[in-house]
Amino acid sequence: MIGQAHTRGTPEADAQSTARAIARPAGRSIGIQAVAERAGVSIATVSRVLNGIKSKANEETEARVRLAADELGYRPAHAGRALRLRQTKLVALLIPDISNAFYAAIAGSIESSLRARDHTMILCNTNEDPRLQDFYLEEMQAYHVRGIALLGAVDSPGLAAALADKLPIAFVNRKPPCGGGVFVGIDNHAAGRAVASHFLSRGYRDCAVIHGPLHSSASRERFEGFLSALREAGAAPAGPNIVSGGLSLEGGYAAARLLLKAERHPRAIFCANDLVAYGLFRRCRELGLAVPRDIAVMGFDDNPLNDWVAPWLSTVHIPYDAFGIAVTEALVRIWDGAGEPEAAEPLPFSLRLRGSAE
Amino acid sequence: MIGQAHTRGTPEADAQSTARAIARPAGRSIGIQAVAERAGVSIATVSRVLNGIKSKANEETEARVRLAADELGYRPAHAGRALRLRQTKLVALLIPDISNAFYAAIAGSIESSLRARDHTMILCNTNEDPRLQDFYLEEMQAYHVRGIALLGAVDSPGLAAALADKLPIAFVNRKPPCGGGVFVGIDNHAAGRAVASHFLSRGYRDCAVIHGPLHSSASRERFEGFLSALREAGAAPAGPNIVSGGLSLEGGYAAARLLLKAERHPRAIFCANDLVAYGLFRRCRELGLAVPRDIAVMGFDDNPLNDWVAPWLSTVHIPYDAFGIAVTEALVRIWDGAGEPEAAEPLPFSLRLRGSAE
DNA sequence: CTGTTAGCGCGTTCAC
DNA sequence: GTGAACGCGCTAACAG
Repeated sequence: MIGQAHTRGTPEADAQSTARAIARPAGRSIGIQAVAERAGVSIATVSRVLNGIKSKANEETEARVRLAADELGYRPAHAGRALRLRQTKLVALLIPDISNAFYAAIAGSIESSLRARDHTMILCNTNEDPRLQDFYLEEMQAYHVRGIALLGAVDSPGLAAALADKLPIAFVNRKPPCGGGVFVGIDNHAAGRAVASHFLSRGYRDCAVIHGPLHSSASRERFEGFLSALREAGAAPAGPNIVSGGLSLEGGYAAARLLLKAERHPRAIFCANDLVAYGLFRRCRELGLAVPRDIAVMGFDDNPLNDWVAPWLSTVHIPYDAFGIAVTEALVRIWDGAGEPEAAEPLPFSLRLRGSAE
Repeated sequence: MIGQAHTRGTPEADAQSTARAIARPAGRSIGIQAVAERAGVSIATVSRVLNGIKSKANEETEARVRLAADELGYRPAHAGRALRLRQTKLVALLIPDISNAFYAAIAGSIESSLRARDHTMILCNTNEDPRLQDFYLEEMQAYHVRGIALLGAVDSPGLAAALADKLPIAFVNRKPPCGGGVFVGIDNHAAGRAVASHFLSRGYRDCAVIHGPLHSSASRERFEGFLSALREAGAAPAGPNIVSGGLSLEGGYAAARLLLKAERHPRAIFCANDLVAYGLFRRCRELGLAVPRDIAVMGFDDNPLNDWVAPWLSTVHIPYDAFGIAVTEALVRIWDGAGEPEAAEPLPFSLRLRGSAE
């Protein structure tokens, strides 16, 4: 039989598919062999046809193969191909926190655009932890993933190593702390400047900012852009009007406690993201400050729920759908491309002004 | 965790191996062979040790193997094992829409609890599309995933087939439309009843409901539970007070347009989920109705943002973290277990009452 | 243009 | 207790 045997395999004999030795977890799946038999060709031909190797395959043969594969509902076992090619159609998305609507929206966008190109996404929550990020970076290699989308990268030894190994990595929203790599995202510096311009155009010269973690290029650049534009207009915020609030609801709330005093408060506040703005808003409610009447607030990311639950929040709108496409294209460029892929155009952003409520 | 070793080139006679034929995509990875050589044993021994096959392996040998693997930063190529075992450590999560905070939170929970058990999650957006669901069901088999968590299952031919094939599937939040299977979620019927009881206890007898799609067991059961409790109290809603609103913001808004008329409106409304409640709320704002003063609103799911942006919304709180653990345990039970795993305890829910604002 | 063949890296019977 | 050899399903050389 087949299971163990030094029996010089006579191909014809086992062609009849004697019982397989290994117990199958669930229902026998049809392999390339079955298709070959049904089409009356060799497995090599099946492989070629199905992989679109155009050696001017006989049309009639090709049709027979496709038909057989179709009738059998054949699906190549990825494990075989992965072993042979050291490559899968898997793309890993490393993400800080899937519960964050901003990240979730990007994840969804990436997933669907990957799917359109016949790839499958593995989702890994890094929690912004360098050790976890490194773990996944290695683990994903062990899975022979074809590429990695790194959302919210943090600095880590493994990241530097991966970069040096020239792994196909697309850095999403946040540039690699150690430099290099392919970046997909908006021009955060310009976005920061745009917010400043908007505030100034409204006549708000007493501005404040609750910035995110400055090790994040996204947070840092929008912060710097905002400050530089304000400075150029001679409206640089006073020291106490610059506070750090992380990227969380709680951080925004805590920052607001520092920023908003009973007697005096800034006229306009730029928040690191929408969550921070929500936190700030809660404090405003507690103090009886109306937004945007008493205080103008600008968030970042434009949470899809804003129109419904935060009609008071102006924010920087991010083209979520564009992220997926851009990430996929960046990876494709790395796969196809020679050596160093040139940086792609940054994604567009826009200011979404709201103020209908309160 | 295994220490990283960027140690390239172990000088040991690599010359033994004739030049490899296939070009490696990126940096040669150390295989089981390398570990075996370094430990001075055969690959079989390495495999046994690392897989914990207790054939009373010589402790000293075992230690040598572990050390070698560690020093080399060895990571088994999953492809090899997948091919041999027809099994990976991948678990697929099929999810209707990752952008939905409710689903996203559950996804995060599942990912981390899977990770704790050394498994990796593949995320697939089904978009509630039966065809897409079937596609993924098959595709995931082609990847030899070890299990599938099916969130928001819809009826489809492939699902029935998968169930018949006894694939390891855990149905999350929504029971399989065709029956059978292992379910992880709360007791939606009881939750619906609890909402009704709450309304009644507040003295609201003029109630309405905006229910979700009734083909979903979750939506249907909470709807039925709500109605039955109301009926028993002799407070069954009038026909016009029962409307369908899907599970979306827009659906909630549209339903609210039907439900809320200038002259007259119900005193309390039970919404299919929080999104629907947000949609309803927008309409309330437009009509100048205060929540909960003029109208009591009960959502479902308890979106994590509620405390911050919807302090007016009472809702049914779901134990997100518990989902991941329960799903993982359900799968483990299927993997380990014999035949039919008995149904697990439903997850707990609770009413979260809010009404601080407006 | 198609068939034959040799592994990809691993887990696993069999001899020893 | 350990090693040698086979094959999982597939792709890519190489014959024919």
